[in-house]
Amino acid sequence: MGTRILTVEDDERIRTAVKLALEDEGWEVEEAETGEDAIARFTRTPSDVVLIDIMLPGVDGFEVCRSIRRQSDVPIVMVTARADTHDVVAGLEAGADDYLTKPFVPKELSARIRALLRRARPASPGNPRLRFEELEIVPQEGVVTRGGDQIHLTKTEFRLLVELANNPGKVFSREDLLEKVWGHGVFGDGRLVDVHVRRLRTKVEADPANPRHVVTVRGLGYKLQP
Amino acid sequence: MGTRILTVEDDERIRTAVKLALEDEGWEVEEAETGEDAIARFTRTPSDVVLIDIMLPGVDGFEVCRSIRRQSDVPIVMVTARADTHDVVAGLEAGADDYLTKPFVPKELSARIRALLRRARPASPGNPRLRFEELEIVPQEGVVTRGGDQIHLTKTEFRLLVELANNPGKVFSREDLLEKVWGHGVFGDGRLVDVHVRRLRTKVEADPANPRHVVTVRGLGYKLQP
DNA sequence: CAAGATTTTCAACGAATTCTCAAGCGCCTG
DNA sequence: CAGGCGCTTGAGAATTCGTTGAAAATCTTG
Repeated sequence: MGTRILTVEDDERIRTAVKLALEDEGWEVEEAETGEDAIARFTRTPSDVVLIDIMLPGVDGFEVCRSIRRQSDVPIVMVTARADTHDVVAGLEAGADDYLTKPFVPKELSARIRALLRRARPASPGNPRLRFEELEIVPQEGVVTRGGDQIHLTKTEFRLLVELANNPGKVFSREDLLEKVWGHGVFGDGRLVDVHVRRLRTKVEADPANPRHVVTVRGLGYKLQP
Repeated sequence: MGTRILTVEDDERIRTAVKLALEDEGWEVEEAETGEDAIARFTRTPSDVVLIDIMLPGVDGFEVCRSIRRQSDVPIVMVTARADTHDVVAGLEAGADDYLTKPFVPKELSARIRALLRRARPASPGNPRLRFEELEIVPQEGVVTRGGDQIHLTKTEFRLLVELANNPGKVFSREDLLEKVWGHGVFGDGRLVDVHVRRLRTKVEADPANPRHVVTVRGLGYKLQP
């Protein structure tokens, strides 16, 4: 359910610094080193915000921006060392929503991203309803229904389900889930995830002993059957 | 009908320079010299974009921003001579969408405004009359009726209800509500929202202990049942 | 300025939820 | 086919979360 941010930056030091700052805000960060990589990643699984450095090897930031803008309304922030006004204008004309010049303070980056999210969220086209046969999930409303009847999930159960549902079929290890659902900084107690998966099943599955949606992949983790 | 921009700036030279630059883009410009003036003008006839200088005599730019944001979703750009990151963050937290530091090039200002307009939410058409069973809300008139009888809500209670009613079914976290209803700059955040939700319930619900409209989603926040 | 209305803070209670622990069960492997 | 490893299950303890009443602080109004 978290906010996902894609950062495109070839300088590794800056990349990790930015990543840490953004994760501090509770956002998930995905990294790309080249323009091609960024476009590919975004096409595969769109993020909620994109952060683009202009100077990249190969396809440059402007092109990445245009390419992503062509397929989505996602908020885009451009970053560069060049403080040239011409660049700023070019970036915004390419479809970016904001433009930052290095060096910048992480706090400001976070604040600007938050401002963009505040505006983008409600405008987000159609709430992505997730359906799996008789199961329906409406993340925005915190609602899950089975065969039309609403079922009550606790916060953790809900987050767990949404996380799995965001990538149907993908197997999540316990570590993955701990990280995504509980956030970083949880020392892994072995059976924590298991217990919650179980409680999720008793609510979501018709026959919890023979789950049809939340299935376990022995030795690897859990996944949601598409 | 063109795009109208309200600029708030006490330095006359800058004001006219900005005005010329914006009119060059084909936008209509309305000027205000003080914060009070700006708020009054905006309240009378809302513009499509607001440009606010932070350092103003009397009510400062942050306050103007919060005040306008409280009554509208209009795109807001803050401008200042101070390049202090702290200010930028404060501005964005106050509800601004972008932040420029002087000196800036008119071209950049125009480009940023254009970017904001591109994303601006289409104004809600006409009267979105809000009805929820026996509850009726008329935002423009500040009136709420239950079963035909008008009920009295305080300002805060009313804003809270309208905010929830604008997205029926959507869950609002306490942070969401604090931001939207109170505007930023709220420090002590204890159970503030809870208390107001409670008072709202005692007035709006037949049985406040078993609310049918303003329901709480444990662990997530509150929502208005559609 | 004072009374009244409204907003905000505070603390305590009860209930819902999360987490831990330990035993049980079944599948895979040797 | 026996043992181990990994997953499931149940129940109890600890924690978090929301509700509530009342009082303090602030704002409005006459």
